[in-house]
Amino acid sequence: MGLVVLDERKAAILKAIVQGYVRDGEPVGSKRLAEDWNLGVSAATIRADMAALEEAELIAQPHTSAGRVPTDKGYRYFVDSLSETAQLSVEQRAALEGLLLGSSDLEELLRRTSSVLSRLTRFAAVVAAPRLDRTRLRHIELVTLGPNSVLAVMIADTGQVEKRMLDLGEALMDHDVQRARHALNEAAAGLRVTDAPDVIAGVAAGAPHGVRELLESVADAVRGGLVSPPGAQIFVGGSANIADAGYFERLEQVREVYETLEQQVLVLGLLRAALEAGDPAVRIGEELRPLAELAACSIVVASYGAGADSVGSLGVLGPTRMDYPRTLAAVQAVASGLEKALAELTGS
Amino acid sequence: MGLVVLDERKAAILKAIVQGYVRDGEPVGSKRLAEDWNLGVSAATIRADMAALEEAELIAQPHTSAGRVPTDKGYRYFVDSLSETAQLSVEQRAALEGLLLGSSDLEELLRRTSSVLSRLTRFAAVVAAPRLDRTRLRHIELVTLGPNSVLAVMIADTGQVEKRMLDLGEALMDHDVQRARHALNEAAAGLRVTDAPDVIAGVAAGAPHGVRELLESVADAVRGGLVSPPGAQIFVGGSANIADAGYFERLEQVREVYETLEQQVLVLGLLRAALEAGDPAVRIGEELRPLAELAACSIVVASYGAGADSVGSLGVLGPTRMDYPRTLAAVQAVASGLEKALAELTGS
DNA sequence: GACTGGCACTCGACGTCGTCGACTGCTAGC
DNA sequence: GCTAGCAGTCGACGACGTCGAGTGCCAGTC
Repeated sequence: MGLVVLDERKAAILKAIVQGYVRDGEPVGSKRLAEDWNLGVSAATIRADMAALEEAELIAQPHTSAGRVPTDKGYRYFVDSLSETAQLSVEQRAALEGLLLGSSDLEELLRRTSSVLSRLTRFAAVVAAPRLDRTRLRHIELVTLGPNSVLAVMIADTGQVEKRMLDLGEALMDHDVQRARHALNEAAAGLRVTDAPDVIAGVAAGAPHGVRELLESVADAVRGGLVSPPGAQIFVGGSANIADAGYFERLEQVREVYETLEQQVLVLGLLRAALEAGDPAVRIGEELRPLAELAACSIVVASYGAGADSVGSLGVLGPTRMDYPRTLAAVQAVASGLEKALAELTGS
Repeated sequence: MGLVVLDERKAAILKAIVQGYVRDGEPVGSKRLAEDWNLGVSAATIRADMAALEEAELIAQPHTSAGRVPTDKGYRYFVDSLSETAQLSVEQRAALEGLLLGSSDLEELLRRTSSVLSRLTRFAAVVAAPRLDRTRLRHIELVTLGPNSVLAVMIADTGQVEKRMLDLGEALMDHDVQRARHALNEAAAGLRVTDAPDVIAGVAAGAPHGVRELLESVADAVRGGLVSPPGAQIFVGGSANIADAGYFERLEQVREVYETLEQQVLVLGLLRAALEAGDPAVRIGEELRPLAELAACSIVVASYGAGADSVGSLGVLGPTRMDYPRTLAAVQAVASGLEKALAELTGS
C-alpha cells in the first residue's frame, strides 16, 4: 500500500490536476494544464505523462474527449505527498479561539466548535465529545421519582452533567436513598470518573440488600454515562452544507449522506477508524468502506485533548473534491483551539 | 379570508386535483380527471369548472398545455373542507404507543417521538419540549467549579435536568455555597417551576450579601432553564427525508430548508405561530411567510400535554405537495401517544 | 340553462441531426 | 526526450420536427 513512486514531473502534473479540478469542478485537460501551470513542457508531453498516470489509476477520464479527474487513489497520493501543512492566518486562529473561549460548559463548547468548524470549512462538521479519563466526579445526586425509580444525576468537574434513570427491583424508602446518596458522595466525589465505578461498587458490596442494588446501578450509570457517554455526545454543525451546489449530482446521494449523518454510531465509528491511521487523518471516497453511500465523500479528522490521555475527535465530512490542505489546516486549528478552551474550562 | 364558496362539483374537482397531484406528482388534466374519478360529467364540463377554479386562484397551470396544479390557496381550501379527520389504524396507534412508553426520561421520550413521527410520515419531524408549568422542582444542586463560578443543576420531577453556569461577582466560600444550597432546597423543592423563581428571590432578599447574589442568579437560572428552556429543547428527526426524491427540484431549495431547520429559534417560532390559528394546525407554502425559503413547504403542527396547561408542540415539515389527511392523522396520533407517555413519566 | 362532442391551437417533451470544440493518441521530426 | 501537428472520438448544444396532452371555444343536444 506504500506510495507509488512518480518522477517529479508526473507528480507535478498530478498535483496540478487535483488543484485544478478542486478549484473549477471540471475535468482538466492537457492544454489548460500546459497553459495555466507553467510546467515548462508542452501539452503533448503532458499527455504522455497523463497516460501513465491513468495507467497507474491515479486519474481517470469521465469519458473520451474529456479531461482527467483525480481518482480516490489520486487524491490519496496528493494528500500523502503534502509536505508542509498549511496554516490558518493568525487572525483566523485568534478569531476562532475568541469564539470558543468563555463557553459556559462542555456541551456548549462542543456545540460552538461544530458551528465554527463548519463555517470555516463550509462542510458538515462533526465533534465527538472527549473521553473523560481525567475528569473527576464532582457530585452525584439521587432523586426519587417513583416508588421503583430513581434518577441519578452525575456532575463532573468540567460542568458536564449526565443523568440516568435507575429502575429498582424493589421499592426503597426515600430515607434509604438519601443515605445511599450520602455514602456515595462521601466515597466517590473527587475521584476520576474512570475509577469511580469500581469504588462505588465496593461501597455497594458492604451495603444492605436494597441499597446495594441501588448503588450497583449507580456504578453502572457512571460507567455508561460519564466514562463512555451515550449517543447524545456528538455534535453536528452545518449539515446544510451537504446540499451545497456543485458537489453532488443526484439528490439521492445527498439523501444518503444525510441518513448516514443521522446515525451517530456510524459517525463515531468513522471518526475512530480514521484516527487509527494517524492523527490528522484523511479518508477518501472508497476508503470509507463499508459505508458505500459515502463513496463520493471524504472526511478529515483530528483528535484533540491534552496529550496522551486525551481523545476526543472532530472532523468534517465533505465531497472527495475538497481542498485538502485548507481543510486539514482548518481542522487542526479548530482542534487546537478546542484544546485551549477545554483547558480553560477544566482548569479554572 | 373566509372560505370561498364553491358549488359541490367544483369542490369535488378541486379535491380530485389535489389528491391526484399529491399521489402522482404530475399536473392533472381534465381528461384523466373525468376518467379516473367518476364525477359523472365529461371532460369538457370539467374544463369549464377548472377555468373557474383557476380564476379563483385555487389551481394553476405550470404552463399552457399542462394540467393543473393546486395553488397554496387550493391546498388551503382542501384542508379546510376536510370534514372528518382520518385516523390511524388501531395497530399503528398501538405500535406507536409501544415505542413511546417506557422511555427513561423526558429527553429520550422526545427524541423517540421525533423519530417515530418522521418514520410515520416520511417527513422531517420536529418535537418541541413542553413548557413545564405543572412541573415541580425536585432539587437544585450547586457545585463550585472555580472561585467565581458555580454550576447550578436543576432537577425536575419529570426527570428533566438543566444546568447553568453562574458567574459570581465575588468569590464565595464553599461553605456558604453549601448553606445556600440547603436553604434553597428547603424553600423551593416541590414547588412548581413557575413559582420557584419568585420564592427563591424571596429567600435571597433575606440573605447576606454574597449569598444573596448567588441566590438571585439561581432564581434567574430556574426561570431561564426550566420555565423556558434554551435552544436545546427541540428535537428534529428524519431530516434526511427533506432530500427525498420527487419533491424539490433545485438543490438550492433543499439547502435552504436545511439551513432553516438548523436554526432552532426559527423552528420554534414556526410551531408557535402555527398553533395560534387552531390546534391541529396546517400552514401551507406562502402562509409560512416571512420564511420565504419555505415557500415550497408546509407544516402540520399539533400541541400535546394535559389539557389546558399543556403546551408542548410537535409537527412535521414537508413539501406543500403532501398528503394532508394522512399527515394530520399521524401528527395527532403521535401527539396523543406522547401525551400518554408523558403522563406515565410524570405520574409514576 | 346545463352539458357534451368536436375542433383548432399551444406548448413542452423527446428524439434526431449536424456543428463545434475539447481532448486524446500517435507519429514524424527536431 | 520533447514537440508540433494531425486524425479521430465524443459530449455539449442548438435547430428542428413530431407527438401528445391539455386547453378554450362553439355549435349542438337534452
